[in-house]
Amino acid sequence: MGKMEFHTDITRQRKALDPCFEPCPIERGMRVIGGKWTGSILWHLKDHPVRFNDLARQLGGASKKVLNDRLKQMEENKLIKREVISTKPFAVCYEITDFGRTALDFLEALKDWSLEHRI
Amino acid sequence: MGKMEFHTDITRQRKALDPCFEPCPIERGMRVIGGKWTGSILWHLKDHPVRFNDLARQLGGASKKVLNDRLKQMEENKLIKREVISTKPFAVCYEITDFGRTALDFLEALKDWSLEHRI
DNA sequence: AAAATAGGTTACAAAAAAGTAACTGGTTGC
DNA sequence: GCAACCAGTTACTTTTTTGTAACCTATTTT
Repeated sequence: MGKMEFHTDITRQRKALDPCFEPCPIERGMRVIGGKWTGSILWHLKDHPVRFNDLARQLGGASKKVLNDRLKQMEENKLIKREVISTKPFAVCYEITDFGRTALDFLEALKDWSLEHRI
Repeated sequence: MGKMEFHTDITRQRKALDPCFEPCPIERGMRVIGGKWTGSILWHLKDHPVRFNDLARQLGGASKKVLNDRLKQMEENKLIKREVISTKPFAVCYEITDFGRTALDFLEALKDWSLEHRI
């Protein structure tokens, strides 16, 4: 009935062989690249920069807010770069960075894996 | 700045070139492999099956509930297999499936990417 | 002048994920 | 016979993520 508080008897406690208290590299990588839409956005930018509303249309399903949140996060993580072009009606372009490009192989592998296993 | 290719330019094209209404393979793959702890769990199982509480200790940080939820989901997705060994004090082992194994290359690539870029 | 476009922002609601603590029911070792 | 182990389950609560809709400033087309 009573709660089992942690007694001083450590002798019988089993220890983990290799506990990972910190998120491991896999977890950390997933946080950067695994967010919803992140992969898709990067994929859409791989050939050329894309403008905000075009991206919104291409990713039919992501709202402007979500898209905007994600773009900001991706910019912070240096996966993409936001560029304002001061033409008469100003335009904004999002383009993939060199760093962002380093994730493409990996995303392609994921894409192939998904298709291969009909996920 | 170089080339500035707008694929939908200042021409009034209000249609997306290739809208993806369905989640694309990258998104779908992420849903299977990208959940919190999923990658780590698979990684811990790659060499040999591991028992529930050992896994819990190794992944110091995941509660039993979360671990259990994740294991069930991973079993549903056929990434792992739950096996009950009916010894006197019964034991439960989680082991990676052949399918789960197909994701390891990809996870290793992610791990290397994270380490390489100090993520 | 009205409507539509660009590139967002804001306030709020809903849903999903994650975490906490207690509890179960059986077993083993002391 | 009590504590600790195994492998969870249950009942919540908290946090995070995601989505909806309206709004904004400025320009441009009809």
